[in-house]
Amino acid sequence: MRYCDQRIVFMGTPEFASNILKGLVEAGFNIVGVVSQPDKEVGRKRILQPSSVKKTAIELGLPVITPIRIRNEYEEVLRFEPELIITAAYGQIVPKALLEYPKYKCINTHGSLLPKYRGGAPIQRSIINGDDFTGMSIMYMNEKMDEGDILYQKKLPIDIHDTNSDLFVKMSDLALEMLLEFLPRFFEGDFKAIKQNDEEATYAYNLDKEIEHVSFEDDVKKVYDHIRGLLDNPGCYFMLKEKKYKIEMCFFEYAEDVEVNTFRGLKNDYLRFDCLNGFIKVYMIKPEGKNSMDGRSFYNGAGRNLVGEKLG
RNA sequence: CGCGAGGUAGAGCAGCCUGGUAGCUCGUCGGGCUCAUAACCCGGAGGUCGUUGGUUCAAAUCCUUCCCUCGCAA
Repeated sequence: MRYCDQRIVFMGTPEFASNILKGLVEAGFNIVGVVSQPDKEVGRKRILQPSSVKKTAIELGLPVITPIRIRNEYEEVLRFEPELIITAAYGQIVPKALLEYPKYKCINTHGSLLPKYRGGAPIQRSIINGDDFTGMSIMYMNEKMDEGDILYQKKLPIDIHDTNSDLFVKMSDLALEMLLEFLPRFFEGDFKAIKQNDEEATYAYNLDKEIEHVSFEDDVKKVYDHIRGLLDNPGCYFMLKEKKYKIEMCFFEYAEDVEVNTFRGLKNDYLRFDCLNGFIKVYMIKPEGKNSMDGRSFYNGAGRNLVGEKLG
């Protein structure tokens, strides 16, 4: 049975958001329209590709619009006559006119325990910083970045094996679960909006290109957190003899007899890269211009001539 | 026509510049050693060197056509 008739417009872009959209529809919420980012040219051949949310919306038979600049084209959204707008990683600043139009306003799902990690990359940053837990927040949106009042929060432990993409999946599922729990109460008015304490705020800025270049000179746990915080998207790489190598699967181990910043060869089924206080165990690697391969394959070919080389 | 790398046994690579019918590490199969082994030793199978055409007495190797993969950039 449909327990909520309120007209909802969903705004989002990546898979993180399409998972939520799908869940809301399956749960019987009345999604009357979807807003996503315009199709993007992807890959070497520059093929125009719709966003994950757009694809999902089409599959579900929902009307989708993809304004280039929502700031100027928000009237299209108003035509859906939303009573509530839900956003999840949409990717554009939502203009005030939209925030204020719906009866129930505009709520957002954010991948951190606000006011910590305001900004565009909270999930990656929490792993990179080595946090043991993070969480999900549902909040009112205002004109400032992630500063609206908090409506609902839940904690989520970060497993030592979690990569960026693992955590994205967990967070997306959590966000959906929380929305399903929260929305019925929300429509009944059974909730409290709590102001964020600005003094405790921290920021998770978007990732730049430079962060994808991993250095093995730091403490092994920090290096590991850095790597898994970027796996598998956007991914990370290191340089060895002028060539670029993408790390695709790895773990770490503490050790004392290390030669920092050096490739030590194949041990069992992993490639050993020494850092401070230990080494990174790389199980899958992708050399520039090649397909990805396991550590043993790499070692059988080009790798064995590189043992003892310094990393760049 | 955005820039660049590459397509050689099941896997990963060398050989190509300085043409002369193919090699390494691993896997696989058989045998041996061993209490035993992912270790070691011996032996075998497995490749029309991505595709088309050309140069040459001779091409994986030089030139050319097309296909495919990957990195960067967007």
